[in-house]
Amino acid sequence: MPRITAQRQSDRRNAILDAGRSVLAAKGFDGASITDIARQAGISDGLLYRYFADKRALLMDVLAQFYVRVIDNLEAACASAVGFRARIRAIVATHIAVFVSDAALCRLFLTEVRVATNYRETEIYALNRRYTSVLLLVVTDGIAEGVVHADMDPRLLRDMLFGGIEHFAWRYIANPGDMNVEENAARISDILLNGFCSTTA
Amino acid sequence: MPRITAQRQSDRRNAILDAGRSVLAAKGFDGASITDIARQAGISDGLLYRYFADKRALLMDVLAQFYVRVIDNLEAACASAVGFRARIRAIVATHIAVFVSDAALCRLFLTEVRVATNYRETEIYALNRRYTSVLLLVVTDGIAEGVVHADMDPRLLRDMLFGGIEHFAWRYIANPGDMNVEENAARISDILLNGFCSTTA
DNA sequence: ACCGCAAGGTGAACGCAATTCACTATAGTG
DNA sequence: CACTATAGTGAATTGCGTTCACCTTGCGGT
Repeated sequence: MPRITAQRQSDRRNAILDAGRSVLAAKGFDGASITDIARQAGISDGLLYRYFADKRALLMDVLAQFYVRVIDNLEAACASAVGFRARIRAIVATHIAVFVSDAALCRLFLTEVRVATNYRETEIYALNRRYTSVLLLVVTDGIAEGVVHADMDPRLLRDMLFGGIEHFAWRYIANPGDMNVEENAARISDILLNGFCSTTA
Repeated sequence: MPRITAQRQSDRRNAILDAGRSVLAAKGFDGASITDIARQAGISDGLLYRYFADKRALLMDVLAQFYVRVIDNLEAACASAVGFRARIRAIVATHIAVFVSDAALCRLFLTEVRVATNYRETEIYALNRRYTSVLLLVVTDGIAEGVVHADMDPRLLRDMLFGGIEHFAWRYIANPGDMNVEENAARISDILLNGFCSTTA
């Protein structure tokens, strides 16, 4: 039987996770020192390493928690939309909204995790797959309904949608200001669904 | 009058630039040490700092040189294509080809420079503007010709095109293999120009 | 109640890599 | 042939993540 309750370990772990999230979000991965985070969590530097293998593992867990949250969001948003086009638009709007509501965490993911050489072996990659699979399912249904060309590669669609939004949203992250999520979602969905030509000549 | 010829300084600078390019491309920014690069260039660690302010400045100059090259490429490719759709397709194909021919340098740009907080104050950002302005010009012409909707925001188009390709190409960078540039350029151009719906319902 | 000890907790010491700097070597110039 | 400005050196410095030898705490057995 454990001498110290699992509850206490869990509380401390959450305290470090909270401190990590706020300090890393505020200062970035390189800007935030272990001492900063440990201070914020009210513990010594050394103890942090009893709960997380290293600084990067802490970042990963912070972002995994975040990712689980946005996956739920996206699934809910997609489920409550009816019809192919409405679902695409819901996915686009919900995805843009994440950049607006959690710019700092998005920045951390894009600058520190997704570009890592070992990204594909991380838990975050698996979560990203779950996130984007929401879109893939919608597209597969769209093909079955005949709304989408049968020879369209869903992965290419995924790249164009998430890649395009990411570039667009990065402008907002680089210098935050006003952002009309619905209007931009409508514009972006329209480009994806109909293309940007006015003629098909 | 200078005691030591400007030629010699320039030669040495180029030697460091070459060493920097090959070592940084091979090992990445964090993986490559100053000692590695200095060794490769045949100089001491200290001397490197007489030619470049710091490791990051060297990286920036390596990438600036690279960017100038790809700008020339893109302008040439675009100039030799006739008609709006052909130009878009030429831009898409040329852009994809850069990821294939210079994957390591693209990776360095995306992982180390574009995500930096001060990116917008860098020389590379200015070069990126020049690069993407090739597309903006084509789109502006497209609007004038009536091929593109008049109320289309060219910047949104730019984000969808370069952002989408970047996501797509990252799969290739993450694990290189065969890549049919022309075929993929055709698919991607088609999505951008016509959208991915088979009906406009 | 009290001991023993496993796990929690600490912070100074370590390692590594970028950067600096006090110093030496070199090559045009008068 | 000296003189000196600049090229060039590499050991010392610095900063930060990580480790580790050492306390401290509190539960379980006696």
